[in-house]
Amino acid sequence: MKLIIVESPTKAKTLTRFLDDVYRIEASVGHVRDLPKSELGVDIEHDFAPKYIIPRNKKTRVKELKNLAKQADEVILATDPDREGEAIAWHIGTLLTVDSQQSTANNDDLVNHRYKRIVFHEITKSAILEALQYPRSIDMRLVDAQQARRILDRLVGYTLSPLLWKKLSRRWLSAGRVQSVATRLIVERERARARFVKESYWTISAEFSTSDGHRFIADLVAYNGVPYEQSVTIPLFDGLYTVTKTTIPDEASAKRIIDDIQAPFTLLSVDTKDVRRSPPPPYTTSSLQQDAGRRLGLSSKKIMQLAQRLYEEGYITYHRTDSVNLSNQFLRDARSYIQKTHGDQFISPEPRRYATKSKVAQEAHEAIRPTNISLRSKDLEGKEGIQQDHIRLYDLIWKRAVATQASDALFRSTTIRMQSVNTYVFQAKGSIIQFEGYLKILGRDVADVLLPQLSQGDSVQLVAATPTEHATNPPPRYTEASLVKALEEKDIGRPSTYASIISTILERQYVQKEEKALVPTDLGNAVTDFLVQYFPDIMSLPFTAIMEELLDQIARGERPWPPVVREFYLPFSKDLDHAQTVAEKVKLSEEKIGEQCPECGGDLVVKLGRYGKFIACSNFPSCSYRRQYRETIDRVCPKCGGAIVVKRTKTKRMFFGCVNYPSCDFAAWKKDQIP
DNA sequence: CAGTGAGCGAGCTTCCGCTTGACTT
Repeated sequence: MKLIIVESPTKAKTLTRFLDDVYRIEASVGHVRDLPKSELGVDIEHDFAPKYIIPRNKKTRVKELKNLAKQADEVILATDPDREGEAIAWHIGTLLTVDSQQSTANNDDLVNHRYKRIVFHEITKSAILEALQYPRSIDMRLVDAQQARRILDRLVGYTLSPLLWKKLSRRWLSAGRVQSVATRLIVERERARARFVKESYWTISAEFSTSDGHRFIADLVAYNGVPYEQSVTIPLFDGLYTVTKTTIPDEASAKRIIDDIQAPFTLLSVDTKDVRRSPPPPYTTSSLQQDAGRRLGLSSKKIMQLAQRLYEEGYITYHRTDSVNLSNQFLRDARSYIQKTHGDQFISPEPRRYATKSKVAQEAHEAIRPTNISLRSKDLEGKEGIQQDHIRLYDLIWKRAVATQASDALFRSTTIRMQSVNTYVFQAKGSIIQFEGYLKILGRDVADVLLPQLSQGDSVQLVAATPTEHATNPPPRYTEASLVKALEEKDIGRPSTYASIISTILERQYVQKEEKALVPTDLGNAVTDFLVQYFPDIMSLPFTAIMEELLDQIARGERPWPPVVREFYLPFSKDLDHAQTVAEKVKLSEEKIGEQCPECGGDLVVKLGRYGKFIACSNFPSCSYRRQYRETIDRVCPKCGGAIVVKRTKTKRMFFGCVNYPSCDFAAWKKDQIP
């Protein structure tokens, strides 16, 4: 028997189908060893030596793997082909080879002597057979890069968090390389919105008619050769934001312009141009969360839960990936599907392959795609454990992946410009689809804008001009989807963590959701200000990118890992000492509710606890009176006239109920269900 | 996820990244 170890149980099941029964395929189910949760686990005095333990929930798995390894003629470590996968392979190899009494020196040679390491990038029979032909040894440089990453994150997280407990007097607080910068993005965006000064401006549009009676709308764009539109670019913490407005400041100016326009109009130009549009790349974790979040209105967490199910049932490839690569088999299947269903003209001339932009992408998996192209979303209906949301998500994944192999869509866009005798220029833009191409599969997202057929010299008449008021908009708040996009662009976090980063900063109450938008709390602002003041490097956007550069040096074998960690740790620990001694305790404002404490007569205030707000006496700890905080809304109970308060179900879903519960049982899911 | 609901919190917490399971607090 030959034992192959992979990370995911689903992958193990698939490989079992591909290979004959000489092979026994088992899953590690992720990492099997880690730093202990209850202590730092890094010996700073001795070259940052890590202390690894087997987490309790992994003990039985490791035992089973050990037993199987004993019986096996050969052990093949086939974990994912990336930094984390290489480390998992090494940890497994070490655990299976070395008993706990033995020193850890020179284990690596021993592991490599006993075990083979293979990698493959797609889960197909041919790819696995190929991989088995070319076993190698464990790449300790990659493993060391992972160890440096792990140790660095632990040092930051496990020293900054206790500092926050002390200086902000809240025992559940946390900080880390990823979560703290994610929170900062949201904090900085909110401040940019607060700084933003809204300006109102006006636009003028007019209805025109052609000589044969067709009517269309055009916008005023210029006078005397000078455009009305102007844009200003303002710098944000994480990029640039462009605000566009016109130079027409108020209604009076708009009316003056309209009065000044003098007929007749001459047709200046009719420009048509053909525009090709190519299909978007197949989904990665990040783009799936963005797109499904937008189109289906689901949270990142929910999307990943749904995708997990689709993956486990074998309907899609792995859903935690940063790769846009598609297997050759899939390309063939998609192309022949399109040809059969839609005809030759709908296939792209050449197979389309996509390249990943990100420098830190590890490309251990394929893009997210259906495993079986002939399985359509409607075929999933009624399947065990499959709900409507699974089907809708699968439909998005199927269409996006198949559409990559379809031909470009072709649009004809037309721009018509007209000028009055006194040089006012109006412009109308139209766009008509000429050839659907990939949109046949993905679906149309924009409607045709039709303009009348005109050619130079034709006459047009102005029917009526109307002014419209607008206001400039501040940069938008982040949503889960746009935050994930920003994190990915800045190379902060990994596909397997995007959803949990959001959960963490919500749980810590640094951020709250208002509708779809992420808004910082007082606590989030205070923690961010504190960290930015004392740890500007870690809180900066390029920090992770710089760290990745250093990890690459380790992975290329240019440097051993301990000096790299030291180079980071020395200045960091200086900042830490400085903050410990210099930083004042941060006081968070606690709002009085205008009510006296029934026990001691002191002021009652709203306090923030681990699980949210609660009401307590301002004389704590001498007085320990406390009760639950209830947020009221501006509606009254239709049954008894009592106040309506915000409540939560056991599963944390929000609903609205009467304060007089249980004597009054009125409840509603939505605000507008209450009269 | 189904179809609504109870009184905690104010001494032992916290990181990031890989993967799913689940008799307990």
